[in-house]
This record gives sequence, C-alpha cells and structure tokens, in this order.
Amino acid sequence: MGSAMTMNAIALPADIPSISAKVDPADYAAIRAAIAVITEHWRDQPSLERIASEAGTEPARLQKIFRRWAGITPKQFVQAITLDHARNLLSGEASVLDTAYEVGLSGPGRLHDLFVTHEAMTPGDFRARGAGLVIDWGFHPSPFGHALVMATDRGLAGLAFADDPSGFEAALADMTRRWPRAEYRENLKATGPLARRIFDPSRWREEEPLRIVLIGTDFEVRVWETLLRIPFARAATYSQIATRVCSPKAARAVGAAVGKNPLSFVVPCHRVLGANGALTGYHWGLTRKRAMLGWEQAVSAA
DNA sequence: ATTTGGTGTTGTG
DNA sequence: CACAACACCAAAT
Repeated sequence: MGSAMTMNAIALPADIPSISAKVDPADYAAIRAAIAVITEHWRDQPSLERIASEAGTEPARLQKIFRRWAGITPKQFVQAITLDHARNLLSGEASVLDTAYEVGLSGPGRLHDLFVTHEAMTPGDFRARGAGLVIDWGFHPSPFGHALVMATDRGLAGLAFADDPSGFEAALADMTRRWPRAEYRENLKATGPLARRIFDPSRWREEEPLRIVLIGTDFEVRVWETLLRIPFARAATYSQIATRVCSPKAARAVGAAVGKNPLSFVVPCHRVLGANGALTGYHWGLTRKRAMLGWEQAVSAA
C-alpha cells in the first residue's frame, strides 16, 4: 500500500445509520470469510461444518446470518457459484444483451433492476465545469461490506467498498484519485439515503430512477452504459459487450474500461464474465464479485 | 494445460 | 508520435 497519500482525519461517526434491509451488515465479515472458504473449496462441496470452522465461526451462527443475508444457506450458495451455474447466467438464448435491448431494461417476467438515469461527463466537461464540483462522501454498511458512497448534486458519482474501517483510507484515496480536481467533503446526511436505497431492492422504483453521473472517456462511458443493460441475476461476456460497443476484437479494451467503473454494483460490472464463464477479475476483490452474483441468484429465486 | 498472436483504448514520455 | 499496459479470446502447441 503506498503511503504517499496522507488522507488523515477520517472521522468515524458513532451513529452509522444502518440500512433498513433484513440484513445485519455487521455480519458481513463472517459472511465474507465463509464466501472466501467456499470460493476456495467449492469443487469438493464442503459441508456447513467445514465452512464454518475454516471461517472461524459456529455452524449455527453462520447458517443463521448467512440465510438472513442471502435468503439461502451456505450449502445452496456453494451450488450457486459453480462454474456450470456461472455459464448458465451467460444466456441460454441468443445473448442477454440482445434480449435486453428488445425487451427494455425490465420487461414482464423479468426481475426488476435498479432503475437508473444517467448523464455522462467527459473529462473535458469535468475539467471545465467540474472545477467547482463538490462531492459528498460517506461510508455506510452494505450487504457487501462497508460501502463508500460519493454524490454530487447531479447524482451519484462513485461507489466503492472496504471490508473494514482499516480499509477506509485506501478506498477513499482510490476514488478521489479519479477526479483530482473536485472538492470533497464528508456528508453522511447526503449519502445515507442513497446507500439505503441502493442496497434494498424493495426500494427500486421505475417512477423514481436513481440519478447517476458517469465521469469518464467516451469509450468508457459507452461501455458502462452497456453494462446497465445486463439484467439482474444474469451475466454477459467481455466479448459480447465489445461487440455491442465497438468490435468483437475489442474485448480486452472493454476489460480495461470495465475495471475503471467508478460505480460498482450500481453499474453492474460484476455481471461480466470471461467467455468460458470464469470470473476474470474485480477491482474490489473476486470474493466480493462472487458475493454479488450469489446474492442476486438468491434474491431472484425468492 | 500452456503459450502465442491479434486485438482497441488509454496513459505516459 | 510511439509504446506499454490491460478484469480478453481463440487457435496452436
């Protein structure tokens, strides 16, 4: 970890507002450990006892909090993340993206998604107009660890993750580095409602779309827009996205752009897999990517 | 199983 | 302007 960035004095308020979902976010640490174990050993279908012991938890407690988090048991989760299953996410039919464009973001019979309206800001715009841009930020609990929410008055601009408070500084530095000219201020009052809404599917409403601001190059923004068309609990490959945005050969360029997505989860870069169904990479850790995919499977099965 | 060669975009000098 | 780096991919060892 580089220490050139001295981002001291991150105030940690005592009263972190908790999200209203049925998930107790404090348990994510145990859940994350369990998922890490599962990720390592899913090939040999580990038992609940083994998962719990290797994760340093009691089986009964793990069963309970995991179920509250995902709606399914750790054992079912093991089945949900096998390679075969990941391949199934990639479309049975033509292409998830093709059908998404035909049907629209959310059609009948398809799960609702986090409705989003976006406006793009090119780096040029940002430099010119964003000279006085103020970004409010705050850490909030989420089903995937502590979430760093960053917002402007024009909408949500950044979403990052940290496993525990010791990672806050790094996460914040990672994000502020992307828009060096902006002015940052901690403001939980502004970011709290966004955090609550983003991670609670029951609050996703078509009538009140979530406003987001995409700050990136032309190409990057086009890639991120395409990601928004991948339906909930489904997945697409890098080359499918490349075909849509540019040329099928551009898969690698797409990978680079996907990796720079500043709005993880909201812009669902976790739904992009390699051509063989393997999870290729994730800026905030492959474990978290698996957690998000598994969580979506569980939520959509309900 | 691993290696290789072809790719588009971006950041750096 | 050139060049390396990249969350890729298919084909050839």
